[in-house]
Amino acid sequence: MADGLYERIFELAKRRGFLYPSFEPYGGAAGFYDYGPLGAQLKAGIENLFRRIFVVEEGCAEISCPAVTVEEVFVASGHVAKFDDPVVRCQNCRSPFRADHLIEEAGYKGNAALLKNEEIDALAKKLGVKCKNCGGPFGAAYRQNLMFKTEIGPGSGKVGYLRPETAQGIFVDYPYLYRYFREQLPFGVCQIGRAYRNEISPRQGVLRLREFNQMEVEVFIDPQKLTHAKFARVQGTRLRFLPKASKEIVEMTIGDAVAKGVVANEALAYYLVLVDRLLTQAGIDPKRLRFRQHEDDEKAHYARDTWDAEFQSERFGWVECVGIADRSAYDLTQHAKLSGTPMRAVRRYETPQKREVVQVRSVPAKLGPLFKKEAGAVTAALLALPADRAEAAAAAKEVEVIVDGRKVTVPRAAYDVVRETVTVAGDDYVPNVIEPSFGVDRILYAVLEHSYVETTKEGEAYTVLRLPLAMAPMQVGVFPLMPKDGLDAVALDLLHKLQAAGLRALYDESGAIGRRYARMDEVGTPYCVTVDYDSLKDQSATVRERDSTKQERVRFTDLVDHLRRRFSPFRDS
RNA sequence: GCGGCCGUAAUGUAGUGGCUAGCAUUGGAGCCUUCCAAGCUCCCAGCACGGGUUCGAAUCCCGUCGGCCGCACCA
Repeated sequence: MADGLYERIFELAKRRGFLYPSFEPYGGAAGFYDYGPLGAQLKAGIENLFRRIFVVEEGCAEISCPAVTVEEVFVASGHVAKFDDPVVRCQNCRSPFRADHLIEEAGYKGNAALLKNEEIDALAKKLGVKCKNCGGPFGAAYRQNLMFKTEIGPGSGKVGYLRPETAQGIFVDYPYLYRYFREQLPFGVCQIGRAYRNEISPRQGVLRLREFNQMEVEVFIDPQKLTHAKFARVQGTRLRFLPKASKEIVEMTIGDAVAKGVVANEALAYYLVLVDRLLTQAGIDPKRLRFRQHEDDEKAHYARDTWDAEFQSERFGWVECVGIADRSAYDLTQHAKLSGTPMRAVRRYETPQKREVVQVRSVPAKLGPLFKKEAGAVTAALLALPADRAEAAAAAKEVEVIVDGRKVTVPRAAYDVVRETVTVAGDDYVPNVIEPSFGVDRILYAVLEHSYVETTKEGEAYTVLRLPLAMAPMQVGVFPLMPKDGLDAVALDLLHKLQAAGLRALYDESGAIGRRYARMDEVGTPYCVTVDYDSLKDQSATVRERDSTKQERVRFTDLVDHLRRRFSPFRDS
């Protein structure tokens, strides 16, 4: 048997069909794993739990966007710049270094990552940067791209990237979603899907993958109303916090955490509670779960505040599996700016307000012949003039506007100054975003590790996967005590009834009965039904429970209901 | 990406240049067996990949891929 707990869990996962290294016959590739028959079901269980909480209970809208994404999206999001780290290598010992870090350490003020390669080379020379290992000279800087790049369309098609997070698809669809929710904030939109990062060095099994699974929620909210309608219901929930700059985990209610300023606001706090609920219902041990706040220098540039949900792993220590970020208005602002599509919401007044507006309007009959093709742009520039300049223009002989960076003089005859009273319903604003972002693969590993229990039975090592009912890949094992005397036929009939009732059930008649229980325990199957000789007389069977190994006699006619109501009603919804 | 260690069946392993690569568990077929990995018989299944050295390579050398650890990087 393998030495470490991690090795034993992984061995089980591989042997029993949870996880396989991808492409094994061809030698494999780091950072890719297949989900086997049981792993795929476990993953589905986690995803269904997410849907139950966020889509059903919270009313979030689930959407699904392409993984292949046009370049512009990630230019706007900052990923093209962010995932392109400049690297230099020592020409002597080949050690690679982050060039921007070297230059900033050597005294450069500013964000060196934004510099061009040539500028980095020049600065490295000027600042006398040498290899930290051996003191050797560096070669030319190059970019280490962490996004998978591809081409859209044949030949010299459009540049595309495989998305490094599913979030951007939601942001880009914001205008549609705003209308879908009938222009009422707050609303949440979520997406379950694959994301891709060409990691330099994937390690730690399924914890750091090049292709991985995310479940992300983007909650769009008015930054002036960072409260939550249902916060009162959850304020007594106790969570374990590790606030920034502190060394110790403190446990307190989420209500106290907000009152004491540990968590910035109710809205963010509410989602910490939902994350906690999902993780613990999935089977992560609450005692090995904490919420850690990012240090100020650790936060992404768009984030105002970030909390990570971390589980404790025997092998890897505290591992992040969910990030709950306050992304502020960053993403929508960027997409509005780069795409030209407004990404706004309206904060309505209680009663619409009347406002006096002064506008400069073109007189098309005069302005058209004067400016010809530019007339449209000039008209827009006139309209955009602020109130004071519009007032001044009324009495002047002409007015100057900037069109395409040039000054243009418009004679008085070509415009009118119009004063009118308009009714305004509210102010435009860019919504803020609170983002709980779940790493499915990491959660799945955490669930495996925290469910994995080793005991002894009759002096022999014995393994049980104590998965929550809602997570169990296989729900019921059905066995004849002996595969003969008609017991097998009865058991098969029960199997088919359970399957028809929507339960994932497995028939097994091989080996001794204890061996079959052991097989089911090892993959976390909560119940086993055994048909024995009495069954033929009394039309009932034994239902054996995984964790207690207790047995109960249940009549055939009650069996389906007996088992079905034990499984969470939402398991396959 | 760098350095160290490593790669034999689904899993855990034995095998230091020479027979059909051994063992255990698992899995399969069967016998037996009236509720927690019993026993017996038989069977399936392996030297990561590619080169090289050699009469001969699982074994030695090189490369690739993969794993673990450290460094670096990083949600």
